[in-house]
Amino acid sequence: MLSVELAEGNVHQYAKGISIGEIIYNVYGKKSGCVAALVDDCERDLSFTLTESCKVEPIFGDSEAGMFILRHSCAHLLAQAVTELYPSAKPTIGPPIDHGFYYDFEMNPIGDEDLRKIEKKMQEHVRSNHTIIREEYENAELRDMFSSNPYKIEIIDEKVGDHGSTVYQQGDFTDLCLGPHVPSTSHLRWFKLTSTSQAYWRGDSSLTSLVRIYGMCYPTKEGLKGRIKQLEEASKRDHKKIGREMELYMIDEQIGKGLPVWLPNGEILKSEIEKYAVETEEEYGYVRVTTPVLAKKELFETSGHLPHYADGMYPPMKMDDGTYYLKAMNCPMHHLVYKSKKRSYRDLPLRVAEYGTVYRNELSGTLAGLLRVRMLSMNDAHIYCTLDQIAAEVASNVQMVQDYYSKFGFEDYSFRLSLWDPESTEKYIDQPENWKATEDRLRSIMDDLGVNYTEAIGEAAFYGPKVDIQFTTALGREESMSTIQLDFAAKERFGLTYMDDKGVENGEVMVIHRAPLSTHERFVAFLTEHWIGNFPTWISPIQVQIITISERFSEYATELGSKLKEQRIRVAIDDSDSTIGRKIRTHRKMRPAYMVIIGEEEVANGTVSVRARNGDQRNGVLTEHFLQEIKDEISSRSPRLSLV
RNA sequence: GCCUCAGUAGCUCAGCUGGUAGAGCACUGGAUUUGUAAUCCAGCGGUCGGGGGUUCGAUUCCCUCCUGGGGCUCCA
Repeated sequence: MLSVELAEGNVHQYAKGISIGEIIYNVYGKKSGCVAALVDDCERDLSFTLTESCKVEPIFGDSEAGMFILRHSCAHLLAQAVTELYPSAKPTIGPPIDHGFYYDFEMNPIGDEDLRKIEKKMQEHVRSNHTIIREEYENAELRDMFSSNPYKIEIIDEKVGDHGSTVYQQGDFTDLCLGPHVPSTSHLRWFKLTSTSQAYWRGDSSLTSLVRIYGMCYPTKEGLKGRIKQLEEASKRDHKKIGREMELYMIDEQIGKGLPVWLPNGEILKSEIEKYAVETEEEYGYVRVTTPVLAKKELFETSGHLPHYADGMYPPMKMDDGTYYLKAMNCPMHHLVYKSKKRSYRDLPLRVAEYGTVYRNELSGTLAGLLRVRMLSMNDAHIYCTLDQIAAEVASNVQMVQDYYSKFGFEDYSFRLSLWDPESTEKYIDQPENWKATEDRLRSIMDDLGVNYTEAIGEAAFYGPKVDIQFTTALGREESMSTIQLDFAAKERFGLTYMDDKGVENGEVMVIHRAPLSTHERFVAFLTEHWIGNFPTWISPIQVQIITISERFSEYATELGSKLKEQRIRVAIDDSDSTIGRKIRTHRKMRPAYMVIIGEEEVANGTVSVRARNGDQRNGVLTEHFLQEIKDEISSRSPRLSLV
């Protein structure tokens, strides 16, 4: 006999050789939704048999760990269907991911119809309820078993030692896998294949191109339906859709991919954001410059862009006095601003800001609305400081980012420390000791600030580590927004120095690149998705939409409009002869902060009726009172509608 | 750049297996003068993304290019 302690702390006695499944079914019932268990904190299949006393804790399908197992098993189910329908397909890897799973196959590209066919086959296997069996094999046996699949052999070479490993079998399908898995395929009922894409073996574009199939999987019908609903809701936030509706920007193929045109409404957003940034940076002690959008090749060779970032730049233009490139970053020119005169320690930190555009040759397939573009409007700046000043400068930039975000109502973001990848030195300036020192410095600054962050290898800029602030878009893609980057290379490359307080020329100038508002394009995209177009009043393209009940009240409406305009409030008037219901319906699309309704009563009493975007309404507001309140709301840059 | 799906009026979409196109909204004109998510009538509007091919005939089938969505890679 052996004693098994269940999670609640009660100990049961069982005969040796009993499986976890038997115990769990006994205690929790067959329909508990249990998919696996922790045996002494180690994940095991339910078929695992016990030989000694231990602690057993069930893993239910609706727990995080359980869903991971479920999704992993669903990936196997997918591979089972694919290999059956396409016998030449070679499965490679198929991990669980958030909301679902994917599996990469070497096979001929497939389309939507295939996806439905595969889905159907998977459903069949769910109904057949194959038992999922775990088996242990020696290394040599595994090689034999997977001899026709070079990918699996590669995995065996790499991960499976002499002790061998396990395979999981369901029906005719067998996959090399450590598990654990759900006990049988009937647990995998609530899945849906979502898309296919190309992926590379080991993520390396020089290796075989594979077909990746994505799916989602949930323990219950409600879970799956909920997720589908959630995705539908999210797509309503899509800035591309709202951007078209609100006439924020356009992209015209005659201009080019990734080159958005800011339409008047979008330009208002952009310039309000810029105005705010100018004020903020004045407070923080920045000076502003403007530099050209292109410069000679030699400058970008000095900066290191051409050796390390050439792929990201537009191709060169040959002129009679040399070869020019469009700038992908402002830094080289700002370094020249720094060097334009002899600098003293009294000048530092020197904070050079620029509002302008840079041009990057992003891969055409990555371009997406305003989220990824080739012309980037930036609220860029470079800070030149001594080593002692770095911590304070990073801190004030983290603070600035947090202040901006709270002003714009962003709450859901995370900090990421982006480090270099010592394995791919060609992407970076190859000075390992400088990388280590600068990364350690940045890490300890972040630790001192008490900001939570994750670390990411291979996400650094070519000249140094950075702090990126990460967001997830409405459609679930993670993107970097703001960035604070340390640059240990510029001082040498450009010979940046200052005269220190001993009268000695000092070359220890650290450059901090920072863009707290991301690019205007990306920022506005996030802002649009976050607010679903219902922007805070101070940036709203239309702050007040005046609507008349009939044309008889046009005069009063025009007067009110003039009063608002005098206060620099953005106002539009609709005194057409349409009905009030229709006007409200029509103007909702443009999402004005407030609609003001003017009719008999208002004219008689010198009042307005104020209707907010959410439908809340306040009637009989004295015009003067309305003016004062909306002025206050705008000047305080409040993220909330205060008038209703 | 690669894989995949798509491309019909300014927008949202319909158009069965080939016989050169429709609706709603928007826009213009008229009627109506309206109290909170669509008043009525009429009109304007499309080389069916571009080019090539198959065919008596192509929006429809094939090829190719362009553009867009999703993904890979890359990145603010």
